[in-house]
Amino acid sequence: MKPTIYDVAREAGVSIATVSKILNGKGKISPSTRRRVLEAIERLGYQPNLLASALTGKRTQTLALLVPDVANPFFAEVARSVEDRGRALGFTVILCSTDNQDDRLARYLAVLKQKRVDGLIIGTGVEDLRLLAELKEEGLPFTLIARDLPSLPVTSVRVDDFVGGYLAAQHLVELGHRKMAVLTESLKVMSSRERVRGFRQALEEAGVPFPEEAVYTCAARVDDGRRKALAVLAAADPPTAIFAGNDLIAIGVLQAAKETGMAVPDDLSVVGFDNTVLATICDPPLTTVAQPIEEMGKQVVDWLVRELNGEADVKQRVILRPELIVRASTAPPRR
Amino acid sequence: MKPTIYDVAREAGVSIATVSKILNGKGKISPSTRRRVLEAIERLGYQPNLLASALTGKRTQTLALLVPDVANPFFAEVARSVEDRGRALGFTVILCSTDNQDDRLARYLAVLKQKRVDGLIIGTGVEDLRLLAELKEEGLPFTLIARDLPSLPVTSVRVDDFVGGYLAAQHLVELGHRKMAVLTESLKVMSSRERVRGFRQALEEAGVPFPEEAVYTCAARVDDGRRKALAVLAAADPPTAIFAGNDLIAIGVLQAAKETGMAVPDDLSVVGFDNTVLATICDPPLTTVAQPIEEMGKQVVDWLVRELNGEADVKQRVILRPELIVRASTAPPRR
DNA sequence: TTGAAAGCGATACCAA
DNA sequence: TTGGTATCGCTTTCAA
Repeated sequence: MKPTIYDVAREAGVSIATVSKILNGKGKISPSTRRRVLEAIERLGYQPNLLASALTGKRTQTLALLVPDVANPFFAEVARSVEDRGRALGFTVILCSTDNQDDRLARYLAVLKQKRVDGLIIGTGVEDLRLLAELKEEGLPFTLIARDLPSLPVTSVRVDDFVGGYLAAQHLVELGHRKMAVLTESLKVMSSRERVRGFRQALEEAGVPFPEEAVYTCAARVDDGRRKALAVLAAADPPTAIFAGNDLIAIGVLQAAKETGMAVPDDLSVVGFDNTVLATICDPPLTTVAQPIEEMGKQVVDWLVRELNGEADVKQRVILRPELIVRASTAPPRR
Repeated sequence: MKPTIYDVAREAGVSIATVSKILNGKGKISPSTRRRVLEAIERLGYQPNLLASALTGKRTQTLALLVPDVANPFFAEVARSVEDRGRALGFTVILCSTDNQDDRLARYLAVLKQKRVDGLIIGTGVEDLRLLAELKEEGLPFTLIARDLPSLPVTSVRVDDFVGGYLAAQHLVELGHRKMAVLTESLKVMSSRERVRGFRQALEEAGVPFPEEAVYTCAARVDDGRRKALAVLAAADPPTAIFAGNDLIAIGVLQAAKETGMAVPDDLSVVGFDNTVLATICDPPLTTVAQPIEEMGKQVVDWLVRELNGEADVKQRVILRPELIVRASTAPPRR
C-alpha cells in the first residue's frame, strides 16, 4: 500500500497535523522535528494524495482546455503552449475536443465540474451562451483563447481579427487585386465575422468593390475548403485572389486551384490565417496572417491563474496584434 | 454552495447510504424511494463529487497520455483518437508533452500518481526504464502506443516498423533506385531502428548495396531534417532517394531539395513515414508509410481499460500493418 | 429495503 | 511547537 500521512507521522513519531504543516510550510516547527519528518517522508517515499487534499478545499491543480479539435494544427499548437505554461505554474491539463458541438461541450463541462478542475480555457465555439453563464454562476473560472464573447464578463486572449483581415486585404490591394473573394468558416463565429469585416474595411478604404456575395463559407477543413473553392473558381470571371479564414481552408483553396489548372500565385493569390506549420509546408508556401500562438497560450493561462488566485478582479480583454507573413502564394494579378 | 449527497438525502427524506446506492445502482431499493431520490437529485441539480468518490477507492476516471509533443501532427492525431476513445469509455485524458526528456517524464509521472490517474498511455521515448519498472511495482497500469519495450511486460500497440521500412525500400527498389540514404531520428528509439532494419533487409534481398554510412540521424523536426538533408545532398554523388523516419523529416528533405535546386521526384525521391496531414499538403504530396493512427488510439485505450478492469491478464503486443501510400514524391531515378 | 457509522487521506482550528 | 479532532463528500459494511 502507498504510504499515507499517518504512516509518515508514525514513522517520525509525530502527529499528522505536524506532518501536514511541514508539507504545507505552515506554522512553526522546530528544526529537529522538521528533519525527522522529512527523513521519514524520504524513507517511505511518501507522496501526498492530491485527491484527499483537494477534498478539503485545496485546488486540484488541474485545468481543462476545450478546443474544437486537437488534430487541427492550430489547436495542437495552442494545446502545447497552454500545457507548457500550465506545467510551469504547477497545473496539469485535461484535453477536451468538442468538434464545436454544444452537447459535447455540455457533457465535458459536467464531468469537469465533477472532477473539480480549477479552471477552464475555452477555445471552442459555443452556441448556447447559457452553458457559460452557468459556469459563472457556479463560480468555475474560465478564460477564452482565440475567441471572444463580448456579451460575457470574461477575460479573453485573442488576436485582433479585424486587423488581421485588414492586413490581408491591404496586402492584396497593394498587389493590385480588384476582384477578391473570402472563404471562411461559419460567420456565426465572431472571429470569422471580424476577419471579414476587417477585410471589407480595407477594400472600402481603397475603393475596391466587395459585394456581399463574395463571402463564402465552409467547414474549417482542407477538404471542405477545396470543395467550396472549386465552386468559386468554376464561376465565370472568378476572383484573382482569395482570403481564407484559416490555413486549413487556404490549403484547400491551393489544392482546388491546382486541380483547376490555375497557378498560384500567378492566376490566383491566396492568403491564409493562423500561420500554422502547414503554411510553411504547402506549395507554394502560404502568405498568411500569423497569430502569436505561444504568447496567447501563455497569457490565457496566466490570466486564468491570476483569477484563481484572486489577483485579477477585472476581466481583461487581451488583444494581440497579428502579423502578415508574406510567402509565395500572393502576387500581382495577371488578368 | 454545491449540493452534496447529504442535501439530496435530506431533500428526499432518506439516508446518504440510500442515495449512494441509487447513484451506483447497488442494493435493493424500492421504486418509490428511488423515485423520490431521483427527483431530489433533479431538483437540486446534484452532481456527485468525483474526488470524494475516488478517495474511497473508486477510480478517478482519468487517463494520462504522454507524448513527445502534441504540436507534432502525428501525436496530435494520436491525442485526438485517444481522447475520443477515452471519452467513449467514460475517461478524461490529461495531456503530457515530454519532449522525450526523462526528467520531464519523471516529473509528470510523479504528479500523475499523486492525482491518482487510473492509467497511462505512453507514446514518448523513455531512456531510463527504471521509471517504468517503478510504475509496474506501484501497480499503475500503462500501455504503449507507437513504441515498444520488449524487455518490459507491457501491452503495446504499434505499427510493424520493420515492415514499414521494408515497404518503403521495396517501393524505391522497384522504381529502380540503387543509391539511397535514410534520414531518421535517433537510433536509440527502437521504432527508428526497426524501420531502418526493414529498409536494409529489403535492399539486401534485392541485392542493392546499403552501407552503414548511408544512415543519418537528426531531430524529428522539419528544420533539422532540412539541415541534415542539405548536408547529405551536398555530398559528391548524392543519393537518388531518401527514406525519412517520419513526415516531418521528409518535409525537411523536400525543402532541402528545393533549395539545392533538385526536383522531387525527378532528381530525388522521398518517402516519409506516418501519413500525417502534412503528407497530403506538401509539395509534391508525399509518398509515405501510413500508420493507422485512429485504430491505434482506439486499441491502446481499449487494452488499457481492459487491464484496469482486470479483464486483461496477459500482455498484448498489438502490431498493426502499415501501408505504403504512393503519392508524387517518388519516381524512377533520372541519373 | 433502509440507515448508522467507519473509513478514505488530507487540512485546519483550537488547545495544550 | 505540537497534537487532537472535526471536516471535506462519498462508499461500504453491517445491523436493524
